[in-house]
Amino acid sequence: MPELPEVETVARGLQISVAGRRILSVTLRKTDFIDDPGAIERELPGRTIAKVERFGKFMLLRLIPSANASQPQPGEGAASPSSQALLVHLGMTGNLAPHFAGQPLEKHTHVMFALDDGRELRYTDARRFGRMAYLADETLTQELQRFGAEPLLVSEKEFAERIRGSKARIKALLLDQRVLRGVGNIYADESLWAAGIHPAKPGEKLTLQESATLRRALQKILQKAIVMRGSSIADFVDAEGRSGDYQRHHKAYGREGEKCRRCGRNIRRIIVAGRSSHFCPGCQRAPRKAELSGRKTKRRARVRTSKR
DNA sequence: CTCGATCCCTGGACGC
DNA sequence: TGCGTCCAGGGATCGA
Repeated sequence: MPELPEVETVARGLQISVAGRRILSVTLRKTDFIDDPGAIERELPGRTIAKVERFGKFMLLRLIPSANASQPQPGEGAASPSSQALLVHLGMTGNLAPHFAGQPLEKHTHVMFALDDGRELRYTDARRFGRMAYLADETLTQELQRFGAEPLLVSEKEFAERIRGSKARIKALLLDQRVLRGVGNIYADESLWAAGIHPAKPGEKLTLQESATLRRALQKILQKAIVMRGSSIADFVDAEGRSGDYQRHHKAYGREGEKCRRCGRNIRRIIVAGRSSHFCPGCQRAPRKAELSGRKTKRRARVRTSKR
């Protein structure tokens, strides 16, 4: 299940293996996960993959007109630099990887980009929970603006504001891509375990100290997972077909009934925000009822008049 | 604003 | 061997 570290791993692999390659043609098979299949068939052929980067759980294939195109790219000082990109979300089971053109198609191959070196960049996705979209300029900017802070770059202050400014439970906040982009179920559970915070605790009930601890834990875990090329649950493999190693370091996720590595109690699994949430009942104390219900205090200190 | 429920989709695990 | 059932989960959407 690709989350930030897995997507980062795939993006880095593709940056090495396909950046600089020109797309000659596009073949689409199933397209129900593509925003506008026609746009991809129309716009991709002839463009060069300038760069592959990660944006949250998306991969962003930055595209430029081919080197021999008639119109040169405007420089950075230009008034309206144009930008085009292919957004690829791997969903649960997606993968994007180069293959030799002659290789038989793997099952569930839905998109093939023929490259100028004879290879094919192929997208496979059994469950088709992924997403693909060609976006340019304003549309691209608007789409990217929907997402929250980059977990590896977010400052302690911004993290605290985003978390502590909400009544939603911390697990829901970590998973909410409008709050933070890139965190999924595995790394949410792992970071909450590391920080000793119960997944059902409301964001606004976190102390500044807890917020700081959680951010530090999240960043440390994500960085370590990237170094280990992600977690291979199910069938995640990177662009070279290698699996990741971080799943061996999971302390909470997928360990229901096993002993907590910190206090020895059994890891429990509950549903929070509609997702399986693994935690240690000893290290991650349940929020008190008053905190969960949120209904109390009749003193509303709303004095300021803010417009909307 | 926040919640849960529902849907999308397929493969794998499990029970019989 | 072959069913049927349940579960996994990111994200969109809808009603409460």
